[in-house]
Amino acid sequence: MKPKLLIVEDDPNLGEILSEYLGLKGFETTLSRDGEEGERTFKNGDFDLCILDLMMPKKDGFSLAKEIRSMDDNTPIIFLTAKSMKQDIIKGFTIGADDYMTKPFSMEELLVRIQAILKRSTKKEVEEFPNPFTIGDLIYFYNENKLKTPKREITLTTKENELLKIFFENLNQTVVRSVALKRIWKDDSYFNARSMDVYIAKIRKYLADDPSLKILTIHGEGFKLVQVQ
Amino acid sequence: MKPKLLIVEDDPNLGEILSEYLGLKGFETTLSRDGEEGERTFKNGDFDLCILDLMMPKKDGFSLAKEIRSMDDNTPIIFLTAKSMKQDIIKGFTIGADDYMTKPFSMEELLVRIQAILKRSTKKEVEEFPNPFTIGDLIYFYNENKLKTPKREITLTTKENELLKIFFENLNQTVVRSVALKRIWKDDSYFNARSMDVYIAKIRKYLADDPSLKILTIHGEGFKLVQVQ
DNA sequence: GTTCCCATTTAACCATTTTTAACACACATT
DNA sequence: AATGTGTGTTAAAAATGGTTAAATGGGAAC
Repeated sequence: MKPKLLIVEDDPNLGEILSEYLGLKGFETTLSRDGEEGERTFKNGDFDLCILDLMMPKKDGFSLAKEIRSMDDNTPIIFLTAKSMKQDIIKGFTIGADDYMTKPFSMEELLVRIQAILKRSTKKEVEEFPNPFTIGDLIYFYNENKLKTPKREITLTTKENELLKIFFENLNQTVVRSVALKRIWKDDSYFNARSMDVYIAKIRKYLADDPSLKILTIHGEGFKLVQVQ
Repeated sequence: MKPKLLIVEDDPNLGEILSEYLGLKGFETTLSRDGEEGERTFKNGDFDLCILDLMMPKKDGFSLAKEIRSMDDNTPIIFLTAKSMKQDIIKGFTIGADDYMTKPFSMEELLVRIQAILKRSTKKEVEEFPNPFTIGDLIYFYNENKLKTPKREITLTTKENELLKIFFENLNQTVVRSVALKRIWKDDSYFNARSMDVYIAKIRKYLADDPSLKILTIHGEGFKLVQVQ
């Protein structure tokens, strides 16, 4: 499968060239024209790497990177910029960038840097979520939206499944409300938050089949799945 | 555990500076003076990342990188070079470099690039509070927001739990008001301080179940949990 | 094209946690 | 002792979360 790249670049000329060049080199590229379009595109796609221009209309590259990081702190980000200010570079990495290229840059160098980053992050993807994942008395099949308990076999809905996965991935750690909301609902509005509360209740009922598992409420913060005894 | 860096650099001046700077920033650094020494050092150590100069006596950076890759194709490599030739950069990445910095470069930029790479290749550990934590007649389960006393089992609210944890972490030491406020309430305003006082009262009632434990008020400073007899 | 089904969202109501307010008391300084 | 500031305590107010059921809406089946 071709790696999917999101390119967000307001200069139509550079955007086209990048998109075409990387397309020829075996990537599936999607081009957005400004920060806000880039954010919408990211939410609707499943990208392996993002290339963001820093100075753009509507939403600059730093802000967009922060949004992307809050939804998913894994997808690598490369910044493109005309500035070569040291402080900007450091700020970029602090937000969670993986690389930083100053215009004008060589297409070939960008390509090899993309490959270097993907080499690491796809290796990380090898340690995928275990399927099945066993915990206490439960057997959880993320891929099949299924949860087996000593009493029954539950077919999970999409939202239940994604939420449950986040809890298992963060066992004994707090899952922050806004982080889960951005990952699953792509947006933390009041009503989405209430919707999530409804799903928390559903999941609590499922997990009740194993008395050693409990979802605690961290008031004002989020929730924490803990395993006792 | 500190990440271990191998630095291979023939310029003694730059080598020392790098080693010292990165040492101050929380890394354990080992410095080698040429390619061959670098190779021996790599074989005997267990490094998380290598920083290699390109032009060195005995064995240049490219050759060393190839040796390293043939032993272990996982440890990240960053090249340092005076040249900024496009073809060299591309050759570096082809060998399996993860990043490439042209001299003169900013130490801070190198640092953030190292951190960006390590973020992908290592997992961070979480320092945990003992669970359960036993003191006097009490058994405290931070993870489960629970406190067991000889008389009863108390389910703590989030704020009670965080505050109690701070006291147990600082047994017989003064917990400064503003420190606790910033940790739990993220901000020490007048009203948050009053809110904390309310919680101090609640916790005092819980701890009263063990007469050997008392929270003393250090006027104008904070509070101190002491264990007597 | 219509109907039905079911995942999801919205709404309403209730419970719990946290903050705010008010007043009483303690401590430090003069 | 008088004053100002900090703390103890309680209760009410406000914010947040739990739960249930009805409304919505999109896709499958007819």
